[in-house]
Formats: sequence, C-alpha cells, structure tokens
Amino acid sequence: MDTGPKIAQVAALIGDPARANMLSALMDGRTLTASELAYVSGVAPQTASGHLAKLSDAGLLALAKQGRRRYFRLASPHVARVLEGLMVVAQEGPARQRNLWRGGETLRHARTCYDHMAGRIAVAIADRLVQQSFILLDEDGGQLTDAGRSFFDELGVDLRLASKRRVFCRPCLDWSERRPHLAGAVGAAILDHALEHDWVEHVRDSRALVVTPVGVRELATTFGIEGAPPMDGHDRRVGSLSGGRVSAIAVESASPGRR
Amino acid sequence: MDTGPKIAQVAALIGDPARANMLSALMDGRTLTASELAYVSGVAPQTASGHLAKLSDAGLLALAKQGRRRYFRLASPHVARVLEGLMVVAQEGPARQRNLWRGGETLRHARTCYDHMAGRIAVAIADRLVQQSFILLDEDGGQLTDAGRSFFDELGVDLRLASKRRVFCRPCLDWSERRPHLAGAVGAAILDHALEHDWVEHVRDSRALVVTPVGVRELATTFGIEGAPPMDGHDRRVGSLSGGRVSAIAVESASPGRR
DNA sequence: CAAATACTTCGGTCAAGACCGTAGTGTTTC
DNA sequence: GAAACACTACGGTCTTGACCGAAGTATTTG
Repeated sequence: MDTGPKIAQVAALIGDPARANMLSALMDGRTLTASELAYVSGVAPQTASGHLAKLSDAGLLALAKQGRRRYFRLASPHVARVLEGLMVVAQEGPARQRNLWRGGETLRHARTCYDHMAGRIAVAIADRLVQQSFILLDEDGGQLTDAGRSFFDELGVDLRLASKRRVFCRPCLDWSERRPHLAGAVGAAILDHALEHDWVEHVRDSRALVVTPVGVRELATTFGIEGAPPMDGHDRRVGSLSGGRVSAIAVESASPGRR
Repeated sequence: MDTGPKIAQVAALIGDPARANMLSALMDGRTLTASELAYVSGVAPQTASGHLAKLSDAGLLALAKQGRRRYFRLASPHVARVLEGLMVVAQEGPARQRNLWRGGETLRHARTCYDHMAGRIAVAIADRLVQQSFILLDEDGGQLTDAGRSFFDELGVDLRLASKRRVFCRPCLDWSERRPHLAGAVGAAILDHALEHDWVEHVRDSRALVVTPVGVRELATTFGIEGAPPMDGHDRRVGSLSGGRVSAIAVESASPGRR
C-alpha cells in the first residue's frame, strides 16, 4: 500500500551486483544478448537467465526474441535515468573515500550516456556553449539562444528532427566529473554529429568513446577545447568477447566463482 | 572498478523494505528522529538503528544530533530524485497489474514531493498553466513566459527568491498520475503560496495534503480546476505517533514481527 | 542521584536468494 | 538427422543480512 515497498522491490532488483552490471552495460542504449550479459556480469548463463527473467518481469528490461537468441535492452529512458541517478548518489555518497577513479580513464574522458555524450569532453563542450551564451543552463533546465541556434546551423547540426516529442535540452549530471553535460535532443544531436564526422569512435564492447585525430582538431577549432586524453591514460577494459562470440572457456575464465 | 557494483551498493541499500519506507517518509524533505523512522518502517528501534547507520555511512542520509535524539533527512536532492525515479519505474514496471492504487486516495489527490506539490491537483495546475501559455514545458525543461510572469505577480507569488542557485522550473513526472507536474523554484513557490494562504494543509505524519474549503474556491477561480477530492476517497493512514511521542506500546503494535 | 528517554552494540536465529551442475527445450547449421 | 548453439528449468548448497531480545552508553528530567 505504502510507496516504500514498491520502490524497494525495484531497488532490490538493481541492488544485486550481477544485475547491476547487466543494467550498466545496457545504459548506453545498446541491445545485448543473454550470453553477452552473462559475460559482462560475471556469472554463469543459467544464473544470468534467472536474473534477466526477473528484470524483464519487473519491466526494467525489454526483450526481443530473434532466432535462438534473446536481445535485451533497457525498457525505458526512465530506467536509464534512475541508473544515472544512482551513480551520482554513489559518487557523492561516502564522503570519505572520494578518490576519483583509478582506471576507467577512457571512460572518464569520453563515453556515451544513453544517447548523448558524457565525460570530460562532454562537460567541456557544455561549458563552452554556456560560456559563449549559446545555451542558457540552470540546474535542470536548458534552452538554446538565437546565437546558439545559428551556431549549430553553421556547424551543420540538425536540430529540427528532435523538437517534437523529445526533450529539447537538459543538463545531465556527469557522475565522473560531477558537473553537468548536455542531454536531451541537443545532446543527442551533438553525439550524432561527432560520430558521423568521425570526431569520436565507439570502443568495442564498451560505452567508452575515443577521440580521433580529426576530433582533436575539430574540437579545438569548434569549441576551443583539448580533445586528446591525458598521456597516462591507459586502461584495458575487460576481455575479448571476440567478434560477438562467447566461448564457454571465456565465460569460465571470467567467472570468479561465488561472490 | 566497473560502475555496476557501485550502483548495486546504493540500490541494495534502498532495496530493503524497511529502509525504503524510511527514505519514503523523508521524501518530502522533513527531518525525522530515529524512533519515528523505526515506527514508519515497522521495525524495532535496534533494527532501525542499524539501517540508519548504513544509510548515513553511504551518504544517503544526513544526520544532526540534538540532545538525545538524532534527526535524519535525505542527504541531497539527488537522493530524492532517485527515489522519485524508482517510483516511476515501479509504476510503469509490471505492465500487467497496473491497477492504479486502491487506497492512498488522499495521496493521489495532493501531496508534497520533496519541496513542491504533486498528485492530481498539481498535475491539473501544471496543465492549466501550460494551456494558458504561462509556462512552456517539454519533457524535462520548462520556462516561464512573460504572461506567466505577470500572472504569478498578480497572484502574489514571489519568484525572485528562487532564481539564483536553484533550478527555476522543471517538470517532475508524477508517479501516481503518470503525467508531469511542476518542480523547481516555481513548483516550490506554488506550494509555499498554497500553504501560506491555507489552500492546502499538511496531513499529520504523512506527505499528503488536504485541500481546504478556501483552497477549493481559490483553485477554481485561479486555475479553473476542481479542488475537491472524489467522494469515495477515504483512507486512514497508519496509527498515531501522537504529538511526536512514541510509546513502546505503539511501536509494539505496529511492528508485525518478522517480515 | 535515580528514573526515564533515545539510541547503539552484541549475539544468535532464521529466511531469502545467488550460485552452479545437470538436464532439459527450441533453433540453426552442416 | 546429427551436432552445435542459445537459452531455460530444477535441485541442492551456502552466504548474506534482516530481525529481535538483552544489555549498554549518552542525555535529559525530577
């Protein structure tokens, strides 16, 4: 009856490490198969199957069968929103050990966040756009100025697609930088543009983005920001999952047994 | 290293029914004592103590000692945001049994949501303001028009306080109505105004609001909406906690033993 | 100081559920 | 049709942690 139990049920679902890993892996809007999710979550396929059933039943995941595999994705942007929120809270939480992330340098630098860009680069872009008065941003509302509109026009970013049903512009608190970057239609359009013009590329099996040489140049001329990651930034993400193929051995070696 | 475990930790914390009840009780921004929280969560004080320690350690709750009691409140609006998000997801979740809440009629009608109003009334107000073009609202950004500004001026709602650090206007998805109401400084100002002019009153020990006769009249003239709740709406919320005093007996009778 | 209040610590019980091995069912490939 | 593959169902083990009774530490009241 009370509202507590309901949110507890959902939160408990997210509160298992294996399931949280699955959801995290889906946060950029991709769809992954049950096997892939078993792999990233570090559990055996049987176990993963159970988890996925629960998540689907609860409406956190949407399921599409295709031949002998099942593709999962987050059921709605609301779910992504909650996950982002949890990250923010998790970051600000234990005030003591707020060490800003060894490892994950690539992720901190640039990554996708559901359908837009996040990380150091994204925050820098948002900063620049605000500083130039192209966008007015307060804690959770944003709007484009006329100057901004022509800026994006000249850049060749098409904002017309978006306007209707979609949020036009909103800030999204970056959990690694703890400052806002741009989400909404504008954020999505920027990411599209960046991918299309090879400013950035997806890193395989991750939501990390790498800035290409083209990107470094263009980010500098367009936004006056340094696109290259710091030199010491190297982190190899987990194993292979080579070519979408998951061998039993790979699963075995990735699974550390009981947690 | 990965982000999964971090969000799992926070989510697991929220995922316990007792703790979720505590957090829910704090969602309107009140501060409550450990005993009160033990009561609303339906567990013994010893158990509650443990829960509260965990929530504080994790940075979800802020703690203020005062004499022999300890006052708890949500540590940040981000926490409230996550809880709201979980409610939304919990509502949209099990697509099957989306029965819109027996009981909690009062809550569905009008309640506080952290620092602004929510529920049927709040959604109606938002609708009206949008319909009159006093506010432009898309899915998660909002802004006041000039007409809107003078509307609030005439009404005597002071919006100047807010502008600086605070979000000015944003929509907040109402988990009972599943449509947006107004949050941000504007939302807060409206709630302030409504409370100050006796349009609504807090219901004891709950975040429910009741619309007064004055409120019914004023809501009709100001917004053209029906402020009275449906006739069949009766739900008695839990027990007493009379006058801030929690007797051992009250705790006993409210505690249903093992869950 | 004694009694009452507010909260915490400790210890032991108990249920929930995460995990995997084994053994299935569907689907595709050869 | 046989073999490989993707996923699911079942059964048993084992850890985690929620719970409360009893006892202990601060703080206020009389």
